[in-house]
Amino acid sequence: MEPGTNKPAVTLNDVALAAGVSLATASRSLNGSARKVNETYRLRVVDAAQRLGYIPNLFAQAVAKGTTTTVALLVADISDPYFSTIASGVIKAAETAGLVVTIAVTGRNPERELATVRALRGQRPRVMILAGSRVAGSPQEAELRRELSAFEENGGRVAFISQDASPFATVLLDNRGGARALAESLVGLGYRRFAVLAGPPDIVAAQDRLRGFRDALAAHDLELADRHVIHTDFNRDGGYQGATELVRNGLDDVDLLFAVSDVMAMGAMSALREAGVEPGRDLGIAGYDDIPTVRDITPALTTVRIPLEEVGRRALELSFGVGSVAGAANGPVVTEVVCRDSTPRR
Amino acid sequence: MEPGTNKPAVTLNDVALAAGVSLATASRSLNGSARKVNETYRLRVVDAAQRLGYIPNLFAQAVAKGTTTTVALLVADISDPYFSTIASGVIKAAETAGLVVTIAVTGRNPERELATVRALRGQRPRVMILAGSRVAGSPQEAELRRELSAFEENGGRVAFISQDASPFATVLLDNRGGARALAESLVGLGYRRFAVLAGPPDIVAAQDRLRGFRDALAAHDLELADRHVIHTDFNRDGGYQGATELVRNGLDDVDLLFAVSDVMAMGAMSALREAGVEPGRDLGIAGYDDIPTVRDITPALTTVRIPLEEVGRRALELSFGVGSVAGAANGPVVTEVVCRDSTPRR
DNA sequence: TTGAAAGCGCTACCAT
DNA sequence: ATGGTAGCGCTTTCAA
Repeated sequence: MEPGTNKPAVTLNDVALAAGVSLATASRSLNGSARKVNETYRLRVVDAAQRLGYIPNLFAQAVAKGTTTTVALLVADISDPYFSTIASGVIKAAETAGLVVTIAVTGRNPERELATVRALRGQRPRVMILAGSRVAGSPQEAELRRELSAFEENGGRVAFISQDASPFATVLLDNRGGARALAESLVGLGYRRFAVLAGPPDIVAAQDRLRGFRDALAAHDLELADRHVIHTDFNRDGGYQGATELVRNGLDDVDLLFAVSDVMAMGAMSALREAGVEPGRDLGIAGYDDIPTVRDITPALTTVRIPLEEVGRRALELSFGVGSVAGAANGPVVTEVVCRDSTPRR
Repeated sequence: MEPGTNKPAVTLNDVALAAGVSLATASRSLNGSARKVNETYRLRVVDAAQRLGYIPNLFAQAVAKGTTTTVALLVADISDPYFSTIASGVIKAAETAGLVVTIAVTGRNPERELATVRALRGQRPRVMILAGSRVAGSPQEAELRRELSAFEENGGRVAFISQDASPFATVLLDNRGGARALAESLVGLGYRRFAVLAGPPDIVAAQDRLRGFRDALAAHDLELADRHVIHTDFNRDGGYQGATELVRNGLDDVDLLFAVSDVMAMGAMSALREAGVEPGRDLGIAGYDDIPTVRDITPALTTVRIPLEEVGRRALELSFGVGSVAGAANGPVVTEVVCRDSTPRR
């Protein structure tokens, strides 16, 4: 394309002119909902639009109508399978509803998240879906809630994918319960001595998974020594580093390693192998999320299944429904423990 | 939020009123580029905006300016690591440039792709980046090009991530060369009898990878029997099915399996294991793309590395630069063979 | 039913 | 430098 060649885009006006009708009639025949247009005219308009290659300007429509067809999705990291799978669910659901999805990444940084929400508000999306993990006690949290409330007061809708975000609609993920169930299963399989790659201390999802796990162990009079709880980043490299540290501290009194996310577990498995510890044989290992790849790794990973695509879809549906919590509106998100080869019976 | 409570959003007008200045001055102090506003006024405006919680309406700005800050990204499947990693690169680059990214999925369906491009044009994005694989000889291809050309004539920019898309700016992926190099390496490692999970027959990227692979083998007087070339879907399940079929046909005269994408390779590895064939030991296996997970699987996968995030970033940069091909504008995308444990020397 | 015209929120031009 | 004001492309009253 040579700069300067720019033909201005065809406008509705052009179409109206070509069809020999008024702007209003053209608008009604093309995009109007209440169809009260003479079929002859309508055909002429549609035909003209077709010929000229008219494409309605969504922004202009948005300005005129005061409403958009945009859904904004905030994720911590789109290249993380957890989020990309959720995103896939959101996008599919949005497309069937004729909505356009905008994705922004926050990198688990509350400051950045706040800034992003502000920027996104400029788009006047119909819905904002926040899928990133909450950071406990972040100073921006109050401000974020204020921003989101203001957004809702202006007619927007907010949906969280999270363990709780009281004032807002939420697709509830019972991280604590899931981790508890996982621990139960593992104890049932004969494991007794645990270590946890717990992720960052301030990420709520990670906290909850650790807590649930610990709760269930306590119920069996099993304890989790502090030196067996390692805090690292909530990603693959965090898992790798955590496992490395664990190995360095000595793994003799551990028979199962729980990583609070599958991607961490995958990093951990690599670290273990490099240290000569064979996952599944020398040490049981479990993750959380059930991202698509973990059934294909070796040994296949025991984990807690979250129906991620469904969660994405639900978040969108929820935001268009009543403002209640998912558990009430359309049944809880079912998480289930999936035992695979990484945790053979002992 | 109770419906009906909707306070209309704060507009620039409100801000101007509150600050006691004109609309024009308010606009200039908040968003104007050429700063020629009395500091006193400017401060008053900024302060008022702050107090009222004013957030500029991007759509209105877009309509008024006739230009947007949107980048549209089309991918076949956002939950595929290949695409989500590229998307990550695009988004990061876009955010530093103050652009908003919209993602649409095409599912490798040319019809859907065309419809999506049309719909996206309504957003008047500055740029459209097409990352989905081209489908050879699809009847919609001509129409798609026409649509994209029209888009460019109206001032938009198009960027492909592909092996060639002549009239449009392209981040060139040398699939054929990469596959050739891979085959060379494998021959160098001692492999002689090959099978290929070739993906769908009509996907250009898959075709090129097969062709390059075959070319290099031919140069060594090694042949690839038709019964050793299996066509299945370009995803994990395709790999699984293809490998299953291969096993059923008998694997005795094969010492290396090349899957034209990493996700296919991962599915294939699972299928092989279930059939009692241990990848890396009983059979070498190689993939293509170097998605993040393949270094963590066992055996770690030999593959052809594409710097996916960089590719995404480049696509965006390219679309803002001259309309040439990546190879010319900013150096070729460097792909390299990465040999790992899945292909031990024989 | 149709068309004229008044916005939607914002920018940019034009005088002042 | 500042403030009117005419658009941007579209929707939606309001008369006719």
